[in-house]
Amino acid sequence: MPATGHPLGAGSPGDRASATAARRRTILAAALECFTEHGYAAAAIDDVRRRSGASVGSIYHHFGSKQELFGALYVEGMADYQEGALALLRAAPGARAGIEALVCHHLEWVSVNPDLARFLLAGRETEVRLASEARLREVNRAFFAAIEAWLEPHVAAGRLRDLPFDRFHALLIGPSQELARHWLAGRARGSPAAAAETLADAAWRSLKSIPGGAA
Amino acid sequence: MPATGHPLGAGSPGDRASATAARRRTILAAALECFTEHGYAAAAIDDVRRRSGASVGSIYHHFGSKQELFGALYVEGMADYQEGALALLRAAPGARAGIEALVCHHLEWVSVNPDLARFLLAGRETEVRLASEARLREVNRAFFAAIEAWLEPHVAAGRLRDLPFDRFHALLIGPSQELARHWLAGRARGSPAAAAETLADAAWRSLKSIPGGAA
Amino acid sequence: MPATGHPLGAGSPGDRASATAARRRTILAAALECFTEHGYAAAAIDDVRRRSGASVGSIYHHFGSKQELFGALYVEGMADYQEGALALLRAAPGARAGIEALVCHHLEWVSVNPDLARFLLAGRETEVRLASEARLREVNRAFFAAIEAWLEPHVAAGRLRDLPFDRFHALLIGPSQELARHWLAGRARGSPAAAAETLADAAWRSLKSIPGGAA
Amino acid sequence: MPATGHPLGAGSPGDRASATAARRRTILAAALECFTEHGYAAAAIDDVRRRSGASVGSIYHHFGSKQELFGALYVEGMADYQEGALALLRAAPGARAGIEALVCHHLEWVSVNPDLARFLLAGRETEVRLASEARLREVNRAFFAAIEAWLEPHVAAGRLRDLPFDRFHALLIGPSQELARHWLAGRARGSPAAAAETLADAAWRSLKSIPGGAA
DNA sequence: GATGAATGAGCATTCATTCAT
DNA sequence: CATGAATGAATGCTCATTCAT
Repeated sequence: MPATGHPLGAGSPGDRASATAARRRTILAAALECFTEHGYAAAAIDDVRRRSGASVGSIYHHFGSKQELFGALYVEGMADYQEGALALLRAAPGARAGIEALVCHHLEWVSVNPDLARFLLAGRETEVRLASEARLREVNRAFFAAIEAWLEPHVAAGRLRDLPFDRFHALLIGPSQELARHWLAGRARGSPAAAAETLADAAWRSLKSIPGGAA
Repeated sequence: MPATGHPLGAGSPGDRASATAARRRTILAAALECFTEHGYAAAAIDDVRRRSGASVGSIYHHFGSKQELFGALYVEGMADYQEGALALLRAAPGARAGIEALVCHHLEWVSVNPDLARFLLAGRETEVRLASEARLREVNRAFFAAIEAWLEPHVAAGRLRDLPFDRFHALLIGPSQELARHWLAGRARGSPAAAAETLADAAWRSLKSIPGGAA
Repeated sequence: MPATGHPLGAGSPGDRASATAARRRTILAAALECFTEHGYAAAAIDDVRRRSGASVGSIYHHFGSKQELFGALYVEGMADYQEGALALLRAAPGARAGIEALVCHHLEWVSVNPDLARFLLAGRETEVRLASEARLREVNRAFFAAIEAWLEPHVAAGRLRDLPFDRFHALLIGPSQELARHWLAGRARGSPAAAAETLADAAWRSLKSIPGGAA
Repeated sequence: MPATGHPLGAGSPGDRASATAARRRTILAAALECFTEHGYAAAAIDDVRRRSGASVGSIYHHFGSKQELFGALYVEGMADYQEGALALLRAAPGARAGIEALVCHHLEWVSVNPDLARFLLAGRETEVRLASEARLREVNRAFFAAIEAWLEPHVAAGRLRDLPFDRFHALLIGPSQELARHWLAGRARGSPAAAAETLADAAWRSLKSIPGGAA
């Protein structure tokens, strides 16, 4: 969680440096709007320019290319989400609390950062997997490794089901994701966070070890 | 389910008519590839031309615009999915069979039509919601109305939980959707259909009325 | 003056033949609208098709090309105008009556055939001078020869000024043309025919031999 | 009358600014050729590019669209014509001198700026009346208001006929316009300016108050 | 004669990116 | 570091024309 209080990039307090960082943040914020509203391919650098107040040249000075701009946004957004999730997970006293924390964090984070969520959920368009791919993979790898490390003892102790990770993940986050998607698309009323209890409870019941039986 | 056996458009056996219909289908198939591989905005009509063997003029003769081409694909794909789901639902003997059928159909359909699924799941990019929006809304409205009509007696009889529809839907299809998404993105081995039993069972346990308690 | 009563093309009364002629006329009428509304280059054959009810193939069967369609319209329209002018001129008893008849006919014809007038006055766009150019030149040559033949005795007798033809023509028809142009563009109220007396009188005073003097 | 000596746009002598202005002028000049030779619809931006030496991007950077390019040319050309006319009118000592000045200026201007004249006289094709329409209307309104303001005292004093403005205008400029049109189309020898005396005199005789009589 | 699907060259316009100032 | 003019490849789309039926 960055000290600045918003999920995109931090600003050191120095004079020159922070001016630069502020410019960078302004551009990122504008880019987020553009990518979210139009998607990667249809978003125009010139639109980012208009909304950010920076010149094209300045945007290219700070980010080098449209792809890198997109990548920066993606990686930084993802990192913010994951940091929050892991922080809660570490603080959770047991298996159930951990599972529920992950669900609640998902719904909470989406509710608080709808723009960023829309952006990340859009699933980066197929082509964009280039510039940031390496950093992203690293960030994701670390995140899922941390999750699995947390899971393992609970599975070993028979507190959680021993499922292939993709199915475990689908049961854990799928419902929240689906609800979030609909809400972000404007097709559901109320904050997704309102469904936290229902979905957290369901996730727990789906993932906790089944008393008598097999997976 | 069209008699031709493939989900996009049908062809009557007549001379002129079927030639025209065949050309239309060829274009749709090429367009599906292009949209799936690059997304709406980055897909080039000229690429559709190359892959379909039709001329630009012919593409425009049949579809009028890139948007309508996209829309036709979207609506026809969605209709195929929904028809299959409702057919299974109608054949299901009870609440549990119905719930499980919907989950299994989802995974099955995605496994069988990965291209179309990738296309539909991409979530039509923000801008494209124009040409086909009316038809799409109609098709969706009818589908969800049918689903809700099926649900109602089971809820009334206390066999299924009485949840707001968005949460019900999230618990029903969210995990399958999430699994499908990962599989379609190449991040999971095996067919999603293999997870059918696990996810169908979990859906039933999430949605069946809770013995002692409130929603 | 065609026997059918409208300025574009005639129709023989036979069965098969008149059906063909009718089709031809329908197309010409539609083409007139299109060319008038959008100009030659921007007019689309497909628009002519829509308005005429004929198929593209049929249009090409009857006219061969867009240029020839334009040319037919142009030549036939011009011929109608000129026939009317010459008929009045032949019937005019003297120099003054002839001059005034030409002016009045101009204004009258424009008032009665605004579409055709708009079309002819637009000045065929630079490129179109190909297909019909030969026929048009012939038609024009004959017309101006007839006018000059009528003028000559009056000039010789000192009833009309001896001016280079372009200036004579400018003084004769220029004001009417200018008025017509404004009216056709919607920038003047009332029928141009209402100005006939004023402009005819002015033309006569501009062209009649000057009592004391030189040109 | 711009200080640069040519009717399209001026250039300040500054470094950056004049380079930009020069580029703008080059494009306008090339566009004038293209529009004049082929008409609006048939003129190709790519042809403007070839002739101007600027890139497509640059053309669009400066003018935004083909229509605005056309509009800029139209308005600036018209403004140059009108400024010249008003300057002469203001300098004219009386009614007759004013009328004759307007006629002479028309013929003179056309002789000196044949390309621009051909362009303006072509009558902007029907569709193009959009982008520049507002500015154009303003420019025209001011011009005709100035003309009418000049006329009024002469009419009131009985030196000029009291005619509806459209007829007045037709008699004043119609013959010159018609002559110019023929000359610009290559159908008349000699400069139109050579006819100035004849047409100016005729205009005066058409417009001066008639001794004994009514309008 | 009529029809309309097919063709493909041509066009206006957009947009990421570069670079001189 | 900032600016914005310039570049030119790429794109969606139009339209005259042909031709098999």
